[in-house]
Amino acid sequence: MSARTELKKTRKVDTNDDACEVNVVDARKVTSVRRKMHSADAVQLLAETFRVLGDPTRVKIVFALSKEELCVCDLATIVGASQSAVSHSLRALRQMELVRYRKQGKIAYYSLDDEHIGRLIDEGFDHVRELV
Amino acid sequence: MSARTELKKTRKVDTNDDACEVNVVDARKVTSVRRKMHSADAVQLLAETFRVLGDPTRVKIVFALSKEELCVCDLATIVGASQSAVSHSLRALRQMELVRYRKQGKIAYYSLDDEHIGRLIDEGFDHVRELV
DNA sequence: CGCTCATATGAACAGTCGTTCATATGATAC
DNA sequence: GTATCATATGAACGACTGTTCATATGAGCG
Repeated sequence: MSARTELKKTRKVDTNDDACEVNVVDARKVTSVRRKMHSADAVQLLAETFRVLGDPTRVKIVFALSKEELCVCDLATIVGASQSAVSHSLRALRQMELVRYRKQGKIAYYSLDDEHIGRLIDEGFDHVRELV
Repeated sequence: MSARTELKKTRKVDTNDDACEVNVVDARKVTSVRRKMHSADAVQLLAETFRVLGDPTRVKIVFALSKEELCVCDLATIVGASQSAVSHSLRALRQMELVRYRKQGKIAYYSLDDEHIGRLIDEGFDHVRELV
């Protein structure tokens, strides 16, 4: 630990948001990381994106859609959930712009909205593979 | 206690893959996608991983740890949450093996558990950047 | 027209989540 | 020893979530 760090040991950093009563151990790190932090909006959006993906039904839906464009009833069969449950899940995914769909007659064909989503799921399964 | 032994707890499995009364539009697609689907355990684990990341406090924590190894109190300052809230969040992240820590005296230094996590967050922010 | 199919959606319910508060542990300092 | 610091954790509470059920919309068919 540097002398410079040692000197600032018990100083409090301006939290510029709320009264957080925690001491700072390494003010240099705190300032450095804070400068890199994304905007509150981006953080909020990303958290909502992850939250939407944080459900087995929706993980299966997104994975399935990363392989094929699929209609709601086939998705329901594949993921083993009711049509209603899948439709509600698709709405959540749509609202986060994770999936889109095209209507052909009475059938709605869903697919992933962009290539980030497929990579997100793949990266996730890569991480999980080491846990099972 | 290792993070590995903490990983267990609430794992719920849905085994009802039969009560689905939906017609199939394209049986070839259904069979093809089904064959590629990951195991129920992997899907469950990935959903839990995403769910843990689906919270602004924890997104900030993981992002911060992708830049620096940090102790709990500095994390609390950076993300603007109480020490208790951060500690609870870190436990959830630990249980999913997203972060690990080393103890040095009374200070616990946290860091990301592997490089997948940092890429997951980066990929997520890439997706989100197009929404804001 | 009436009927069925594919999908969407609102309400309701049981379960879960994230925070706060109070307190515990264990290390360091005096 | 006592005091303080850094962290962990259980309980509790309000807020939120995912499903089911019932129903609605709207396209295609006869």
